[in-house]
Amino acid sequence: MEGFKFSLRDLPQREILNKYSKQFSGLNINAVESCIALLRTASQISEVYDKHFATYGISEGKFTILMLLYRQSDYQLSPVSLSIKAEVSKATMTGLISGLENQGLIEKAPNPNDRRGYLVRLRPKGLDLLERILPVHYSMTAKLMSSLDETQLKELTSLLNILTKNFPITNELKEE
Amino acid sequence: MEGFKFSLRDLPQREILNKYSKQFSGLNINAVESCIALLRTASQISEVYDKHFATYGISEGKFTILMLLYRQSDYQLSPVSLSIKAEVSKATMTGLISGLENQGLIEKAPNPNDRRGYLVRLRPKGLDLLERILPVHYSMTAKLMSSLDETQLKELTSLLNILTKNFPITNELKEE
DNA sequence: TTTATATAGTAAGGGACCTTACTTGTTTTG
DNA sequence: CAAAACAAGTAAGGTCCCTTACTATATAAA
Repeated sequence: MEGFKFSLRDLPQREILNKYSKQFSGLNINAVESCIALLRTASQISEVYDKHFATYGISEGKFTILMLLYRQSDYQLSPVSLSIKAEVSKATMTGLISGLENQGLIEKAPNPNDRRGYLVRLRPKGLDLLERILPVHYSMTAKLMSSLDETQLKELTSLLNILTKNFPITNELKEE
Repeated sequence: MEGFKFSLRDLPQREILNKYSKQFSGLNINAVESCIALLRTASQISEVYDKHFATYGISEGKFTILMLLYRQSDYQLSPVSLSIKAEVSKATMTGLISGLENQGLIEKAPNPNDRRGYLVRLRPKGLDLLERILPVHYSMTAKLMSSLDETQLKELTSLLNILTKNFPITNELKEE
């Protein structure tokens, strides 16, 4: 799931880091500063998004589910596919689906291929909601990133992708 | 649950964005891609950190509190200062302090200047814990960021700081 | 100095996501 | 084709952080 919940904190500044770098031999000041900046920036973006979604009565998690359904040509997916794509547990999906169903945004349809499960289907009300949210969401994103020009945005994306590709956890999972 | 994270990463996000960009006029593809990469990267880092803290029986929030106390020359701060610096609500601080106290990592000392409140003080056990966590924490950070060289790290930090400086909400809050 | 207002901290309850331990079907395999 | 292994979904309970509404103390203003 693109949403996550660390909150913005008063993280150490360069002065303090200099002090600590003498004490902790493994400390790379530039690495720590990048990391702090990354977490802080993401947290701020996430907060802006959350507040926007909240005005429509949904969470970032629910938005993700609606988007995943929206991308399907038939607007439907199984709970387990949703949970994998959204990167939440199956149990969390149960809760999200239940909430979205109560709000009338999705419905459960029988799964013809597997009687254990069902398919989650976007309802017209859900589609409408999404198509009201998206224009604002995208223009908010453009505005949030507007202090970087196109070259800088590409540079940022590239640096982040290099990082992500190298994360240990990610690579462990790939082996499965 | 840590299932396959392929959907967001490996499948042609760009293709979908191209489609949407025709539908939503305010959509800037590079901005959205940067934003997604940012949120995903931060989320992965946060997950690695959380798991490390969990092995010591504390959360990211508790770690932050311990760090804030660690930075004080007398190892103590009031709950309300902590909540401001950690950017959590006062009520959340109550819970964090209560947990840390039960774990014997901090203690409550009377506040000589204000009989409404008290001071939170790092106990030796808390100090020890922190000094066991920090070397690993810093070397983990170095490793997470090791796919970027020093120049790239500085570039990343710089781009992120440009972004943050320009965030609307952040600036509103700063005025308070 | 009394009254109004602001601040420190807590309690209660909520939302989002997690893990563990099921139940119920489906697939594999011996 | 039965038995074992596996997969889909749910329930229960936990964690972390939130908001709202309160108590108690401190400070400013009339």
